[in-house]
Amino acid sequence: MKHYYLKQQESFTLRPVQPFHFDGTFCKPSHFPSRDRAFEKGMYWQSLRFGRRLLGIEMSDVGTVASPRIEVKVFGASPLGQGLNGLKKELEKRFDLRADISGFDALAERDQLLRPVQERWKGMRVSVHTSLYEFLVVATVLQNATVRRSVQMLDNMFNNYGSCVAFSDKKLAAFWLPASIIRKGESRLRELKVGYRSNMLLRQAQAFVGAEFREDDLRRMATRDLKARLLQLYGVGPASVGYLLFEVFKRYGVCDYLSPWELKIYSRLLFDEEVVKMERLLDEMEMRWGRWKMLAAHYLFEDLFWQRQRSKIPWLEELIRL
DNA sequence: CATCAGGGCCCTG
DNA sequence: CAGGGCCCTGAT
Repeated sequence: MKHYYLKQQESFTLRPVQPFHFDGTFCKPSHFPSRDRAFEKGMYWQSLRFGRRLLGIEMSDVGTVASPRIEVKVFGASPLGQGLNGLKKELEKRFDLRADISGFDALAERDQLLRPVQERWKGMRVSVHTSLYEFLVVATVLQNATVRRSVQMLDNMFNNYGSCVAFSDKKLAAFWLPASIIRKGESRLRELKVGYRSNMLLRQAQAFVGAEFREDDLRRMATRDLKARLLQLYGVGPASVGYLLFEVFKRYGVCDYLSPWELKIYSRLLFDEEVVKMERLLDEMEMRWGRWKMLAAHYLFEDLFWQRQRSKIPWLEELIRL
């Protein structure tokens, strides 16, 4: 694995739409842990592929919920110059900083379940720190595996295709470009113990080296079309497409499928039952929250996982297979 | 030692 | 539309 020491080159300020919750946006305790980012209260770091460039990003919370400001430091081999504005826009998209979710805020005030959660997390955004391609890799290693094994697979991939960047006292793994996967071939993937996913990972890399899947174009598509397009990716089925639409593309109202462990979690939260029929749950979400339903579910979900960090929740521990 | 399911998806019948 | 097979691991 190649190591790079990145020097600070530039800095700028981001001004999210208020209200904005820094910690709730940059730390998602329910998310899969990966070595390419780090978080402390009010501080956040990650490695980032920007075109062919490898960057280190440091963000600090220098505002308030009502008057949010984020100080961003950019580390790299050389200054971005003109490219800086593009980076700024990319960060705004990944962390949904320009989103107006006042409609959701109003809804949450009126909802029994959401109101207490909203008091803790008002201004939290949907966030994914990776590109679409990178997220797809994560979604693929998550399939049909326990969390421990998924971590193992991604680590193997970081070690073989990725790099390591050091900046601002942090040492983080960094993603690769899809071309590296193709260059080293499927046999290498097999060696990395990703199992039957090797073919998927290869074909996904192929889809992203060309102009076949351009994230910026996809972002503008209507949700229906976007969903159909994403399902064309080899290895993307009902579970992954749901994650992609909501997390990467911020489609707050999409939820047509829940994996068994998520269904159980939402069954507890909404009905205080161990598990209900999926259709019943989806209908309830639609009725209560309509076009904000997945965002609402996300608030409940993250709040639960934050609670879990403070004190273990027995029924939840059983559902999270490590 | 064997068997099995795990934060799915593809492909076949 | 249901169900077997797929890679590999750790749990039993």
